[in-house]
Amino acid sequence: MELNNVYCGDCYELMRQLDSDTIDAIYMDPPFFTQETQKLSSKEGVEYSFTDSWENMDDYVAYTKTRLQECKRVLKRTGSIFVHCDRNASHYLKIALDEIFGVTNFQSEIVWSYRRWSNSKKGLLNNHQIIFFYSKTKDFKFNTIYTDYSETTNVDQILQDRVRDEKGKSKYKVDENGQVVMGQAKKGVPLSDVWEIPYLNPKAKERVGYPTQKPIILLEQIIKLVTDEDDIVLDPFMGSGTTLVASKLLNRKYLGFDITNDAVELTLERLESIIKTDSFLLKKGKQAYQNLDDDCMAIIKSIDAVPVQRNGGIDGFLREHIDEGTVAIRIQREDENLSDTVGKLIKAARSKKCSYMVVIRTHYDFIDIFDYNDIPNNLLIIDRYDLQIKKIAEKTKKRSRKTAAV
Amino acid sequence: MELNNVYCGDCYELMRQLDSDTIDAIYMDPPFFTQETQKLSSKEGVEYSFTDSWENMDDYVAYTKTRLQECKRVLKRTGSIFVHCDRNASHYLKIALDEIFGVTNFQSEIVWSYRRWSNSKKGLLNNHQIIFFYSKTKDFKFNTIYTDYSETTNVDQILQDRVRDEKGKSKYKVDENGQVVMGQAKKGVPLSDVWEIPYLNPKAKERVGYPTQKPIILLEQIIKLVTDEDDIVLDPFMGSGTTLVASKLLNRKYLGFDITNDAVELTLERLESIIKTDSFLLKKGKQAYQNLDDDCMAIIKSIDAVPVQRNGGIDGFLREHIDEGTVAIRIQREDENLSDTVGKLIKAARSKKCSYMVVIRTHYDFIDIFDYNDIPNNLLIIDRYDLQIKKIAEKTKKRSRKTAAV
DNA sequence: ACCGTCCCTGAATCATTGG
DNA sequence: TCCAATGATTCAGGGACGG
Repeated sequence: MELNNVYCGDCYELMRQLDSDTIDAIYMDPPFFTQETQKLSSKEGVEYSFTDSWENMDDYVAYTKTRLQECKRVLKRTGSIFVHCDRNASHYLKIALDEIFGVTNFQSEIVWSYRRWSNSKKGLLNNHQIIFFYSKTKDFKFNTIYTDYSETTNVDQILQDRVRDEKGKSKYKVDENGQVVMGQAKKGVPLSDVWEIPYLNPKAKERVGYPTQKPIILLEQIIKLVTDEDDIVLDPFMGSGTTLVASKLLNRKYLGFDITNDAVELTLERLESIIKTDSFLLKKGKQAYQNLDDDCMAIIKSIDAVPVQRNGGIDGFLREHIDEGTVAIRIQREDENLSDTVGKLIKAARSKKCSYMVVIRTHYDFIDIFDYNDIPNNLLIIDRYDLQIKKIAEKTKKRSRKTAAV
Repeated sequence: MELNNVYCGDCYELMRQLDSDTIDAIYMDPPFFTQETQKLSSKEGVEYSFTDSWENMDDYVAYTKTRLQECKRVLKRTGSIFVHCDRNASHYLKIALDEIFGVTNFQSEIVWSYRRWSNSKKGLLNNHQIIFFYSKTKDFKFNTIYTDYSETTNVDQILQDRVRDEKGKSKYKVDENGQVVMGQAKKGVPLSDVWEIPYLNPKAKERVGYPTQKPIILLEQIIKLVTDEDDIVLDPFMGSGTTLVASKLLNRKYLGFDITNDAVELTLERLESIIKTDSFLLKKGKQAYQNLDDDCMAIIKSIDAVPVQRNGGIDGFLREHIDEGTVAIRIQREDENLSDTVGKLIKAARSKKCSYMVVIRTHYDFIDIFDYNDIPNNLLIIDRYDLQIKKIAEKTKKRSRKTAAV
């Protein structure tokens, strides 16, 4: 079996063909326990029925359990599994999971919460789903993701060191002069087990029409948590293939199974179309793209510019024109030296008839071969804030020396 | 047994003394399944141990199940039960609940989510608890609680009436003149099954020293959902008596049981003098604490800084220290001139012992009285990108003139 | 391996200060 | 005296450490 590919068949049979201890992460979204025959119709009107009408819960649990056992076998010692549960069967599945992976390897019950259309149901709106997170061993791979501090947290709490006095009371630490002591740099609050992620990604052309399709960011978060680049992600119940798409976007290796041919074809199409959408993806690998995309977006938004998604040279336009002329923006990519960035922007801006161009420099090239005399009048190069900030240390030292000399 | 009273004893024995079909709502927070003896000490140093050390899960489930059966018996036909679950036993309890109350009477899996102190745990922070909501029959009493619309919902969606056209498409209703018809005032979005309620804070006056004490508002919400005034609420595992306090506050009748005498005494005391902390956070919302608007936040994020909400001078600090020193950031506000901004930052940074300061200037003052000689060595002023960009027009003109002159 | 103890943490409150 | 700003404290979960 090949990595970065998709296979049609019962995931039990397919997993049996895999070697033990080879997979880094598994996301599993087993078919729901409905005592009806599931009929789905694809866009083209093809109708097919699942073989997922179980006689009773025991059959369903047995079916899933067999496959979970294979999941455990193929997982690496440092691997993890995420099981997305149907609310009618989650408790039975959790018991199976406890048996197979062990209670001590139960890591989290993740709550995926979202807002959705309300209905007239008597009772509470059903706005969450549960994902169980188990590791194979206690030495599982885990990358902490940090989030913002709460609004109620003040600077002192974040910055200051604390100690306990002889009575065990916690106090801010002070030095011999009675001055408070500042602690280490803080990164933020570790991610909690409640994830608020919109059900439908609003801007997403992401939707392909599969009923249980998950948002890509949900899968991205899972994959980021327990894998690094080039690690292998398996989805034994692939469906529309969101797991694989996310894996690919994050530059992980992937493997997907599904019993229906429609799912396999759909996934292949989706995976293919990502490649088509952005050649940069394919060339550079996803991690670079992903981070830069977020960073670029943050910068673009911070200057009130309109982001442009599908242009190799221009990242956005200023909302306001200058002297009635359009201002095109490009942010220097990780793998670009300044000449590349400037060249791309000039080329794109020329064909789009932009009056002004702005490059945001994100790093200094190791060898700076850029000829500053080449800059046209209507092009401005700005250092990203952090580049400017890094100079502050030097500036301070220089000034101090000067002062000392005087 | 008297209403609005509290009894000491095993709730199984006590419930058996109650008539069938008499209780409107039950909140049950059974002792957790920990295979240790639970020792608790109240504020006054009274120490007592629970009898909740079960040999195994089966014993625990059997114990709880017996009591759940009695709960069902005493509930009215229109009654409901809320079971607050230990995360290690919730799946076993849910199976018991399904058996006793029936799958069709399972209403909701309520997620109580909150933020709390973090720890150094490898894995996700544990920031939610599960409460199962079952009704005795399908004719359960239910009062819909309405919440605010999501920020993304527009006014039209809320106010305008909608109809379906001949093709079944949903449209805004129009009158004979083609004017849109405004509908009834909508009440809001029905409450979802994910409840964000602050965890009972360590400093809250509401605290009585009971380790598992729940916030009163959590219980109030439950009670409001399924009872009206003068209905009867029962809590068979009363603990510190929060359920009864909430019932009393909402003019419901109540009945509480606990096996320990301490709990009974504590509850009686609490009922005498009810202290309810008005959560400022809940009442005023997060906005009340927020200094940073979206624009500032975007800038802070774009430089990989940690945002700080509760400080008048500092908006954030760099995640990475420079020369082991903290770098404080402030973004100039619309209504501030540069002197104000710099002054506020310097003052705050001094008291917080920050090594470096960065001001992001967002506009030029109409009258610039700022003395640039006042800038300390460790302070850097950076123009926001758009300010730098605006200079491009001038620059271009100047250069053009120069070129022309040559 | 198994205790007990200590340490670190950040949310949300209470407490204090300053105008 | 009041209110806003912000300083300071407590709690419990889990890791680390020591015996």
